Amino acid sequence: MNPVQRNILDVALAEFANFGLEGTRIDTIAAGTHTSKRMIYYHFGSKEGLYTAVLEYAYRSVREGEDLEPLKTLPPMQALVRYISYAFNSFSRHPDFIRLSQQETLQGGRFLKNLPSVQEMNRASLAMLDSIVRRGQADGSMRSDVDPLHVYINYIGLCHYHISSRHNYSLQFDFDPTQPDNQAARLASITDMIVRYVRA
Amino acid sequence: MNPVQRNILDVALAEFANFGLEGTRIDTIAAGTHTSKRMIYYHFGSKEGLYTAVLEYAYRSVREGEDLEPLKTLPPMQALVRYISYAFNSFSRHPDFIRLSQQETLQGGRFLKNLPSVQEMNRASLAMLDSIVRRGQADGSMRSDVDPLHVYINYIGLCHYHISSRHNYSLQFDFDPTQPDNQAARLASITDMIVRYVRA
Amino acid sequence: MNPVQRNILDVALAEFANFGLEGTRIDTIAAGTHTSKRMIYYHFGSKEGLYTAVLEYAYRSVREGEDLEPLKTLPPMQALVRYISYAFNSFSRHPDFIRLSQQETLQGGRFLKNLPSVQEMNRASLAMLDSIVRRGQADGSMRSDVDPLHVYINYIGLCHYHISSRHNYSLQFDFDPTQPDNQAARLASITDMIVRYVRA
Amino acid sequence: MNPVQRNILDVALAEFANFGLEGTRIDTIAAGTHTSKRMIYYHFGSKEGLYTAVLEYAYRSVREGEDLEPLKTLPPMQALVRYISYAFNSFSRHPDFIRLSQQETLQGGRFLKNLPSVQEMNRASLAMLDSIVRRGQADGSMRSDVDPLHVYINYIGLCHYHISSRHNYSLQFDFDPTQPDNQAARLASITDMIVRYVRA
DNA sequence: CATGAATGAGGCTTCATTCAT
DNA sequence: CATGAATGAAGCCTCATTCAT
Repeated sequence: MNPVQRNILDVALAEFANFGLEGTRIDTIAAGTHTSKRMIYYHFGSKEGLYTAVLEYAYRSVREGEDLEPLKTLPPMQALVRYISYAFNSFSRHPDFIRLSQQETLQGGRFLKNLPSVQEMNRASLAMLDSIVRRGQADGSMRSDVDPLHVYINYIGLCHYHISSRHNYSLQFDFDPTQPDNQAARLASITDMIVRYVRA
Repeated sequence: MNPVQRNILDVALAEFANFGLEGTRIDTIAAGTHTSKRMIYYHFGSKEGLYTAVLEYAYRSVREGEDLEPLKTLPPMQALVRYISYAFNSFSRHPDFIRLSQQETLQGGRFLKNLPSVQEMNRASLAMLDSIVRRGQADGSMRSDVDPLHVYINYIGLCHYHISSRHNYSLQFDFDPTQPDNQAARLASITDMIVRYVRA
Repeated sequence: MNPVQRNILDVALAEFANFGLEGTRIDTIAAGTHTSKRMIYYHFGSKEGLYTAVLEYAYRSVREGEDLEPLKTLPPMQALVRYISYAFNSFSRHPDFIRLSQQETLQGGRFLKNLPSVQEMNRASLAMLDSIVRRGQADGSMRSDVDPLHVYINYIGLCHYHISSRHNYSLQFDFDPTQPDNQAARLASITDMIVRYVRA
Repeated sequence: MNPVQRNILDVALAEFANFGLEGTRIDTIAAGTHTSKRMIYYHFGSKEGLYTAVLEYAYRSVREGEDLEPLKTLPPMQALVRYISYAFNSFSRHPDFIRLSQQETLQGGRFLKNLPSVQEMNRASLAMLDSIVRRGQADGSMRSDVDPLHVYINYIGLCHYHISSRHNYSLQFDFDPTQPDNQAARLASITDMIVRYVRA
């Protein structure tokens, strides 16, 4: 991926995250890049082509930089805690990516369907959690009657919700989830809850 | 609200939930109603006016029918469990409402800002949970070091995520959250987790 | 003409004068009257019917109350001066009527064509001026080489312009023609000019 | 200004002059140009944007081609006569421009307010007349008790009225102001009247 | 006579996309 | 690779007018 393409993707991501596929204007994106509308069509073919590229770019960026190796050897409960904070912090660093993928998901994943690489990443993520939980169940540190899939849904749902609901809590409850203190409190609460949920 | 308006709102809700504000076509909505496009403008003024009306209608519908009185007298932990199942089931009965409000929230709550009645409902919801938790803390059945706001965010985030992520899990994990068994398992998991989180 | 009709005409006049035939909304007129849209259609049939009625009403109102009898016997120059002030003051009292008729005239008099009564009034007005000038030419107080038609065009053009250009002078030249002092100065200037133009 | 834009402005001018802002149809304008409706929006943004552009274009066209230098050195009375014929003839060559600006003025100059360049042109025009009259007063050829502003209003009002009232006189008085003979007679009458008004 | 609801035709405007230079 | 101009399809919205009660 050359710098021109990356520049386009970065700008497009912000727009799509804010306004959705239909709400975003190609002209607005073009105006925000260092290049021209012509190049958007040259590199991505169409608005939907660009959107799809952005989607893949987004997923890749969120996962990238995660070093999951240690999770395989750490004691299970520590691995779980580490894993949650990875996701939580990664999401917090890339709110636009998360919001974009949530919009996509909300609308039924029309474009996600055509992105097997993304699906593969997500399945790998579940597989990792699955192995952690199974290790914990094997060594007796985690309940044997807990389903890794539900653990996965619970922890990742809370991490997602932390991003998607930010404006809502600022607006209605006078609680800004992006304030560092509040951010830390949320991670602590989520971690605490998951740990209590799985521990033996 | 007369039947014509309700008919329009019902159709519009499904469209807005599926395609968002920008992605929805007024013509498509009109085609789905028993009346005409012209009448949509007569009753709601504009696309945004209709969207706002749908938003309010959605919130009201989800909350309506909840009899919260018993929650005030039940033992706190039972009240909490009951409260969670209220929300979870209500959300499940109105997935379009939830998806719509999530889209709105994702985009910063631009229209929610102008709906004080909705904000009031949400604040009342938090207030109810708050009183339950405080009762539990008073009678010793719940931990004293748990913050009701975080309990609220956690439980409602999980209930929301259950709706918003459905297509995603069907697609990527071969797990359909709308299957009755899976639905029940999700409610059980969420309830279990919250209970373990708050109990003394 | 009953009070309901008069009420409608008064409201419609103000709207048509301000916004023209196309720029005026039937709903706006209806909202301004003591009656309903239904009655507008009952009494005037259509928007154009109402517009035509307003046009005739306007002309009649401007001319009405003028007692032209004395002009026939006063010395010609005095009659001329009196006549000018009649028109000037009548126009000033009914600026909406004037503006409306000017809009109509500007657009080619499409509706005026169908109002023979209005045309008759205007021709009578010219005839009166014509007789004054001829009397003046006969008694030697006015130049014999001046054409009454041109006198008519000049004086009435200036009176019209006094109404139609008001906003323009306020805006661009810091001169408000509606200020009583300025109003008097304008009448004096017009009268002075016409008198110097015709006198022998 | 490129040819396409000029073509649009020319067609739009005729339409706006005939039917006003509200009465004009963008489709009608488009049909009259060598380009498409879409291009009108590309170049002018909106109907009101086009109207504003036409207004400025109109004023500029009327004034352009006037060589006012000689007026500064000619004997004052000759300069005045020359000045009047400039305006009269320029207006006669551009009746649509005049009618358009009159419609605008009649409705309070809503768009004129945003065209400082036009206002500047008009103020310059008054300034020129002002200097002619003052020169005339200084050399004794013009009355000292005449106000240049009123001279300006009178002469320009008559020139305007000559354009705006044409249809009216053809219709009601069997006098066609656009016939060359009648046109000349009108200019002569106006000039004669102004000269008699100001001369010492 | 009054009111709110209904209608169809047509208006203004926008957008993704392509072309010419 | 860059820029401004061009296009057609389609979207949102408004208006005069009529109907039912």
